[in-house]
Amino acid sequence: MSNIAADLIRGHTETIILAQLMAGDSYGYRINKAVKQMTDGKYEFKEATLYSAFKRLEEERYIQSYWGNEESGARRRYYTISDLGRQHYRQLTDEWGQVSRMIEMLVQIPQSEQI
Amino acid sequence: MSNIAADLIRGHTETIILAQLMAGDSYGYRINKAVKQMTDGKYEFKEATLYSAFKRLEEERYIQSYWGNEESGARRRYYTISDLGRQHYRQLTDEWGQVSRMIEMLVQIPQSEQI
DNA sequence: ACAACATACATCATCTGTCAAGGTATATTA
DNA sequence: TAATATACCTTGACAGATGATGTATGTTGT
Repeated sequence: MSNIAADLIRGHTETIILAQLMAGDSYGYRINKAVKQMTDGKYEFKEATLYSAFKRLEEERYIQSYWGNEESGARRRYYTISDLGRQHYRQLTDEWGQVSRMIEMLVQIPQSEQI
Repeated sequence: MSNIAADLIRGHTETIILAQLMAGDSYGYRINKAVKQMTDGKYEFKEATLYSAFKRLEEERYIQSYWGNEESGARRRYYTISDLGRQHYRQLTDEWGQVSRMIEMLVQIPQSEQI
């Protein structure tokens, strides 16, 4: 993965993160491991991608963050999805439903009608 | 379309163009009208996107271009897909098959396993 | 004891594809 | 003769992805 198909996932980053948060609060490292596990190791976010997505999502009020109170180990920044975020997530998935059908058509070879 | 779902199509531009050329030589304006027609008017490329994609594809030897010999009307630059281009098209669609299944999983809300 | 690795976060500079805005030119229709 | 359709092209700006780099703690293997 990584290099060649990377562009295909572009545009889904925020949806994937929001989907994870729809199931409950989580934090960066954990979300990324979940993604990796769900794809049988085939995909995970680059760290810079992940953290800059968090920043955008928080700026747009789709998520809020807070520090966890771990007694041991590295500190964790947890994220919660907001109502606006849930709304946004539904809009994104709806839209993806429509667009994916469109793409499915367009990437097929059309009926040849020579010039 | 245009603004909000535009990011989702990013990464498919070249595949869509190659798909059109798999059916026979064509030119920019015609390809774009075909895309518009296939999507019931919901989508078409911005011109700058289209022509910069042609440029990239030609630089990478996936397509070749030649001027048509129209006796009337505006001139047309036709494109032919190369063997390398056909190969590339198949790779892109294969990859898309895999990645789309992956995305389908990832954008769903996972089994909640609270922390 | 010490290295390697896993956990966990963050920022900056750069790259790439998209797109708004501008341009050129011909032909047809109102 | 103005508007619209056909047809192509370039430039600059922008946004998301990413390589590189940095910080800090905890665990495991030798």
